[in-house]
Amino acid sequence: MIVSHMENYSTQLNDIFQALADPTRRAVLSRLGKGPASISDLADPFDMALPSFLKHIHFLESSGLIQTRKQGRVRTCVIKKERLAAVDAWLSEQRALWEDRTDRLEQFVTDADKKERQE
Amino acid sequence: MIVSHMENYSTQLNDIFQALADPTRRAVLSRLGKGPASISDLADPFDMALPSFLKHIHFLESSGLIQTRKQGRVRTCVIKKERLAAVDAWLSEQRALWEDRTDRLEQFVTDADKKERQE
DNA sequence: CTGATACTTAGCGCAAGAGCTAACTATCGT
DNA sequence: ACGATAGTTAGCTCTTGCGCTAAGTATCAG
Repeated sequence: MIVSHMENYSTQLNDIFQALADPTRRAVLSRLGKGPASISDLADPFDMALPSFLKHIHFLESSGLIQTRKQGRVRTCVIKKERLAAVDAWLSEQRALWEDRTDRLEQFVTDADKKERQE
Repeated sequence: MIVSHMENYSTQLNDIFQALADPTRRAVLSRLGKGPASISDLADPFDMALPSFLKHIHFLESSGLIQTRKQGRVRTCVIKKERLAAVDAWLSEQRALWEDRTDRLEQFVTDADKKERQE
């Protein structure tokens, strides 16, 4: 086990999904997908004060999606690809539940289309 | 285009990831993966007041992850599998960026291990 | 040693998320 | 018609998220 805080699976998913729910953070991940970058380099495209941006970095790091390291006065960030495997795992898990259920769900939807919908 | 509100991709992802960031909501999706269910059936396993639970249902519905329909006094919920495809799409997109970058990232991590880490 | 650079910390403000109770509406069963 | 059942709405609380400014620390360049 490489997980340091020894959180449970569910809590990890909370943090990861929460991290991914913000467009700035997703953009940072995309950027880091192309290779490591410093805080200021990452912050540059965003019209946002540095301290605000830093919070996103902290969020990403505490959710384990990125890793950072400071050398001199510059902190470099790298993406941690393995962590997104948790998302994959969850998706697969869900799909496993749906397997062979397609018929039943489609039946419901088909029935629904025949009737009025009341809000 | 089947998207009704015509939101952009990013906004949709915000909502979807946000929806998935809560364990109650993920549990509801899992449950719905096995087939449609009423609000009370869904709420039953949770130690939570109905109105609180209802908010999760609304959240799931407004993010498009589920669909509901009321007949008589019971509202039935169904999962909308297609919507999770957006998550898949995003993941694939990201992975596409990382392709052939493994070497560079691994180099960074290897370098990092040789040095002190300062918080 | 001094100024510029690259974060960092502290603290504030507003909006949203997630839970609750109380009270209301709309069926359904008898 | 009545009570029970299934949601729904309103409104309050507390916490968290996300942005800001102001001020501080730690290199690095000269």
